[in-house]
Amino acid sequence: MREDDSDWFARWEEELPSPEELMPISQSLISPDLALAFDIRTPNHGNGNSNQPHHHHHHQTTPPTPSQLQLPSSQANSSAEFAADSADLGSGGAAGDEPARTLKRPRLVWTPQLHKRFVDAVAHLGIKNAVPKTIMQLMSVDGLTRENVASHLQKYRLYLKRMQGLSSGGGAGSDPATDRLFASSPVPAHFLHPNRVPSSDHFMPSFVPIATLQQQQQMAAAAAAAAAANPHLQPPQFHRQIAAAHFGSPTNGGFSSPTSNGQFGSPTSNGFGSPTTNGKFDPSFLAVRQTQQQPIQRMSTPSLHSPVSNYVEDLESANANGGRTVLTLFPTRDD
DNA sequence: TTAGGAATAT
DNA sequence: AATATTCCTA
Repeated sequence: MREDDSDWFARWEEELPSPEELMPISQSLISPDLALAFDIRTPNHGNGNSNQPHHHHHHQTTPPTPSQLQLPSSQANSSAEFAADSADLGSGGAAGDEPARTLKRPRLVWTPQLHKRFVDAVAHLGIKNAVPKTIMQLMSVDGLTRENVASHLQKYRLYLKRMQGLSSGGGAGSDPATDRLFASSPVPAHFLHPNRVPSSDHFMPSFVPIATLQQQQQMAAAAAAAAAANPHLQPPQFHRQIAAAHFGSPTNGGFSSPTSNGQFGSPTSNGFGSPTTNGKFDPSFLAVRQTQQQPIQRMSTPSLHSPVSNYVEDLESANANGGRTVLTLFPTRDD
């Protein structure tokens, strides 16, 4: 019953998106905006990458999606819109070359998987330390911002509150589709009891004494704690795109790649929410990599090099022992 | 100055 | 409804 802790990691891994789920959007990785921004030919370039393996769901309504996937209105025309903007903003020179600044990232969609990670993070951090930043760090999802988490956290708290109220009253709790997401992940018992510390935390003392430590170190600590907890719980088998990653990567290899991550997206409904409806984005395949470094400024000026080369860089298998498995995906752009 | 959190806005 | 953004506070 309480094995949820020991199994945590294992389960977590299980939850990780399968390669198939990650592949489908290879080209879409480059948002129109980015494409434009970097002056690279639109991804829809003859690449018949119809990599939508298992969709086995009655949702074949999906239109032929001619070239690129349908982006949210805001994004869809963003190309054009953006062009206009760029021209406006100025730079007076190369038309459509400096738009990076007006780029907005797509709305994050909290898929059950993502939410799971969120809950896990919160659960293992403890209510006290479960603040947006730390949660975000623990989740280590590439592209996830503190704001994303903060927003979600706010809502989650509301949900918890409501749960508590209902728990004693009785009732019905299933009407609102609202709760569907939250319901997808079991709410750790102690979430409802803001008083006592989860007994399951026995092995995690002051888990992540987060302070002035670097994020990486925090995570390392977290990982260490987890590892210490179940030393034997080594990654079973990587039947997924899971790679043992270096957690204690000292100085980050230093990735100069811009944190451009407008690559959410893909009308693939994970059997969840209204997918293609709004053309939202589905980060179910968010790249999970080491915590992004802060120092990395938003790309102010695309250094035009390998703008959007590939984000797949993390498949570094470190030792299978002290390392934590971090997955990463993002198909390499088969250019 | 950075964050967290509630209040708003989209 | 679900996220994002703003605003205020610590």
